[in-house]
Amino acid sequence: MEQTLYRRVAEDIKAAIASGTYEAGARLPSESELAQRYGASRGTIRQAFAALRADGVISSRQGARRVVLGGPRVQSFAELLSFSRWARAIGEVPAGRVVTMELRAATEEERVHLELGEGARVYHLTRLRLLSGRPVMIERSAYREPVGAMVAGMELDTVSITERLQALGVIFADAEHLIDAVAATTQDARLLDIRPRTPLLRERRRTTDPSGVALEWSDDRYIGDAVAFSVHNSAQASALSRLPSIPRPTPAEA
Amino acid sequence: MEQTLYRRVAEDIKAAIASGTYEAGARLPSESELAQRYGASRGTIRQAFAALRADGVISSRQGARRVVLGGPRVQSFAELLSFSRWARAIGEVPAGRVVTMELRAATEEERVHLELGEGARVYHLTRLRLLSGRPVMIERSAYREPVGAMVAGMELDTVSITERLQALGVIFADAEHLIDAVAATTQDARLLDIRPRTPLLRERRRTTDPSGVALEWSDDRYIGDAVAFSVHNSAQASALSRLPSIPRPTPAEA
DNA sequence: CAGTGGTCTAGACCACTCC
DNA sequence: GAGTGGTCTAGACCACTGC
Repeated sequence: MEQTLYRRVAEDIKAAIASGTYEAGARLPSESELAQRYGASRGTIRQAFAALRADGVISSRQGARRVVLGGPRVQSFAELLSFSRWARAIGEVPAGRVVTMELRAATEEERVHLELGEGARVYHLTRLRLLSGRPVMIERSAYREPVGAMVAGMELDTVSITERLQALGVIFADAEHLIDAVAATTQDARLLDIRPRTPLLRERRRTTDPSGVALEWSDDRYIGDAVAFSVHNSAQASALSRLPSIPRPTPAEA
Repeated sequence: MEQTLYRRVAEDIKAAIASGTYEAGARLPSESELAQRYGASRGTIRQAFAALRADGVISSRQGARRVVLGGPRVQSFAELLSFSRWARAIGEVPAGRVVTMELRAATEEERVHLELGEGARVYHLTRLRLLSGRPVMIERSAYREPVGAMVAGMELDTVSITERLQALGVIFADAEHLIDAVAATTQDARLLDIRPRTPLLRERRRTTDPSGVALEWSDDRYIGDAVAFSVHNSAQASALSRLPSIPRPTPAEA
């Protein structure tokens, strides 16, 4: 067994959906049938289905067979965090051009989101990201010191930071994304080669390690008509919220 | 037992987090301790934790106690779908002003997302939504015929459609959200009382019933600096994707 | 090394769907 | 009414964390 049984079952079902064996709307095999087929208990099969449910691939209701949902193919967590990995996955060539890289005092905003004390320092990187030569995004990332030091040593024009960090043993476990729309500033416009005040899709992201420590706080701005985000949710799993901007501080940030 | 045991456990933990008993970063009780406290088996407690994990409230790793994550308070699925419910939850007064309501042939886009055949008709509603008197969003929703007929009979200026539909027995089970940034059209600008080309946060949403049938396809545009979306994801549950716009059709839509 | 979560089993009863 | 998923139990072994 290369990994766990329930993961293998989940992968098999995902693959069968991807290959067209089960189309959107199709009914999947029952728990008992799969349990028999894999020589597994019902609980293990249920665990596989739960994983697919959490990723928004299938729906589930008492008494009826599970059903394949429509919607975009799922993206792995790793693929979502790494611009480079994502670009390659959609058949484009990723690139990065460093604008600034510095070790400096954290701003108020950075201290809040990275949970740092007064006077803490962060590594801050501004990078222009390109898809097959076309500028599509500006990335402004602040890294907590130990991680930032690793980043500072990399060849940032060619390298995927996330992939390199993972190779160095840094584990990204959870991410919180704040998505809104802003007008391009003059710097944004100059770097992206667009007119000022053009709509940008902004994704601010806090990435944490397995113990909940924030490692990275990033402000990524995409050209509005280049990229969209897709989110799936349901009554069972709804990790999506709508917030008033200039929000009242949340308990966690207060 | 008002509902299920694992839900009660999950609610208790959520409440304890909300009340400040456990702050962000705090370690939660072990499975065995909770199992004893509730007179439940370990499996039931694990189910409760799994629900919190799916909502992005806690993190989990082998060998260590579960940890409370930071980030915005979770929003229930119902609260997320209903503008009115959401507005009341953040202490504002929701309102709606109908711009148009018609039964007409579905557009190409609507046929694709509602999975309708050639020549199908939809109920289409355009509504301006206000938060305590301030216009913040334009909603353009298409409903599949049986549901649309119910909507057509409502007093749309005062009523929350989602709440009324749920009272009538319509069940929204899953939703797929496509989020991007667009410039305000002249109609957008006129209705929202802003300048044309102002950045808007656009949420296109397909909502399905428990069997996977699409009931509603909506294009909601928020004033950029009024609203943001928050999404949590992780290696375990990642129902979030980044898509190139003008996307290649997905298998489900092809 | 003790504690803890991750995986898995084998069975039970119930609520619901579908024909 | 047969089939199916939802809930729950009791126990087992293992991998990992943290002291």
